[in-house]
Amino acid sequence: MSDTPSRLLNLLSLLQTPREWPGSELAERLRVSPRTIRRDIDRLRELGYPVRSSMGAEGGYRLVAGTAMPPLLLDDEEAVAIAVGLRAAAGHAVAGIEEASVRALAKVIQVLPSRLRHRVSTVNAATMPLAGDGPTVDPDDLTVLVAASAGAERLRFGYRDGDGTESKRLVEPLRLVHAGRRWYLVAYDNHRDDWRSFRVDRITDPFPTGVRASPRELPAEDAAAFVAGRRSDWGLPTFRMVVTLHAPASRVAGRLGDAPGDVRPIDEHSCLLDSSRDDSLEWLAHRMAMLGCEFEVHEPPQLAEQLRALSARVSRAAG
Amino acid sequence: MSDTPSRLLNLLSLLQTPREWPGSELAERLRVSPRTIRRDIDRLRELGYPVRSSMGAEGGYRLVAGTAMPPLLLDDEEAVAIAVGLRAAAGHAVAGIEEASVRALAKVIQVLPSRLRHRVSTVNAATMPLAGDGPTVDPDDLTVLVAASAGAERLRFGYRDGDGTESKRLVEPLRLVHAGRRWYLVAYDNHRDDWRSFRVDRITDPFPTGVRASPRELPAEDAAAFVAGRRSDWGLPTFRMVVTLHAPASRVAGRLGDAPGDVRPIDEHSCLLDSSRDDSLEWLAHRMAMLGCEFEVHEPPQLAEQLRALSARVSRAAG
DNA sequence: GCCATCTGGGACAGAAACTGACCTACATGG
DNA sequence: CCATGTAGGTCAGTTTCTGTCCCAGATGGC
Repeated sequence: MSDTPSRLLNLLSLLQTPREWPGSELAERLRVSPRTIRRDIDRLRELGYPVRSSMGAEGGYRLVAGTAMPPLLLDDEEAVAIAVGLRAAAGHAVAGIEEASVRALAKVIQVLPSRLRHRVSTVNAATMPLAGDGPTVDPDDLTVLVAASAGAERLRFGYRDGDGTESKRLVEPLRLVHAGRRWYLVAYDNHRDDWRSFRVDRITDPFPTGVRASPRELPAEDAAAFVAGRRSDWGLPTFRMVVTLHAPASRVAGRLGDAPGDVRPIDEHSCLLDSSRDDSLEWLAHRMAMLGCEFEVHEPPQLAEQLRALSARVSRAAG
Repeated sequence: MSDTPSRLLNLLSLLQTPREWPGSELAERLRVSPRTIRRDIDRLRELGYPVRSSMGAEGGYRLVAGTAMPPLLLDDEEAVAIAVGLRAAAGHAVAGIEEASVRALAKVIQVLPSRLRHRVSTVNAATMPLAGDGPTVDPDDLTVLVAASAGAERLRFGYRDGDGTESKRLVEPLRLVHAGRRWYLVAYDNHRDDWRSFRVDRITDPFPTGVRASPRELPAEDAAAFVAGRRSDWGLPTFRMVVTLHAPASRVAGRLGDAPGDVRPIDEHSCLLDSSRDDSLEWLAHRMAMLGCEFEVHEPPQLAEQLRALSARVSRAAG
């Protein structure tokens, strides 16, 4: 309850609250003398956690940004919030950090108290899958796969091949790779006696056997290169769009996310949007549809086509 | 570098990796004797972190789910992934855990090394704002507000009133409240000398003054009740939809998220969807539009109208 | 300008802890 | 049956930690 290491953890936890803590209050909370608190603060600083202190009356301690990430001490609700956010990010593949998202999710899920697990899934109800293209990947499956890869544990799963033929697999997983909006598992197939890359969306019911396998050498520079070499289904074509939006630039900026690309005002009531990133047609189309204002497409022509198809489908649905 | 508390933290960090660690390997990594590792494991268990150990050869230690959340030790990329996920969740208001998301985000942002901050915002580029209704709230603003509230720090910001009149405010923030798909800041306005609830989407450039204010008594049961009493703009009306989807139930399930509501197969090629949750028309419309299959709306009639408007807008845009 | 209130840190003595080096018991898989 | 792993007892020496004295310096309010 009150030995030194646990007290340090508690102190870190208190300091992570975004407020100032006078040393006296910390001392009271942790049931030690103020002098000990000062020493503990010193210790934390030596460990690399930057504790800023403001002098004078009204002063106090607080944890600020440093060079390394301190251990995050979360309460129940915060833990659930993080799990939900990561599930969404991993499942919908936020570009650039997919693999880190899944790793972090695996960490959180591994230690998430069971009473909180069901809350994660129920809350997830409110989320909408973003990726418009192709089947979605179950984030829970992803965490199973990443855990098995990290632990080099043998894995069983069902696999539906490109032809649609189903098979049972027993593999030694190496790594999870994200490429071209898809997840791949690079693993050594024990039945086929060779390396394979599996599309995760075609994997069903992955189940870790609990047996550790000794690492093998992959006949490629790394897992990503292996997938790149094997992959037959190169990702969907991507486009960059140019559209005129009939809404003031200021209003648009807030609704396009953080880096909407290049938004140039034309006049008081309209602006020109040049999405600097490349994205799939479906993504671009939905993004525009959700904007809620009138607009005109200049580039690419395929986007106009996509929008016509969308409009027709929606119109048919409305009857 | 190698005193006891820091070693315990390192040990926790190692055990959070989803794999098995034999005691000897841990001893080597932490530069202590295996006996000390066993003692450390004991200590962690006493602190409430459940370390599972498998006996026999091929055995080892690993951290499993317990009753409390252990401190999360993250590497750079994982930290960024969590921040991105939370930003998305907080900004788009995943129902039910909005306030916890913002609290967690404030914690992460507070200690996130500065070199990682810009990565969070650049990665966010790929995200799409979900909430279709009303202006979006900047997650960064939210973290500033929640930090100031927790620390009882005086706050300055610009405010655009319901009439559109701009004003400068100096307030003592009490709490951030989420109600009816909107964020409100409950605070004591130092110029008006009274309690107010501010809509966060109308707040610009919040800036903490660094001055702590002594807490005042709110003339209401709690902040949520205060907002509920003051709020003139009751949230948007919500609806529950019933639609027929012209796609196999199995294919739809994967693309609707985790709790899509009630999906009942009609035949091999179509199914009936009853969204059990209430949502805004805009949300429902976009959700259907993104589904990518043919569908027919049965309930509510307002949704059909919304879809007709959407279709018309998109059709005009496609030219 | 004074005072209250905070951080920062030195010195010291007694108490508490931590560690490594033994040892044995027990579980597991080949 | 053996190798390899966890589990845990004991012991002695050392280290560390704590509380209680101090006093210096910074800051904001009166």
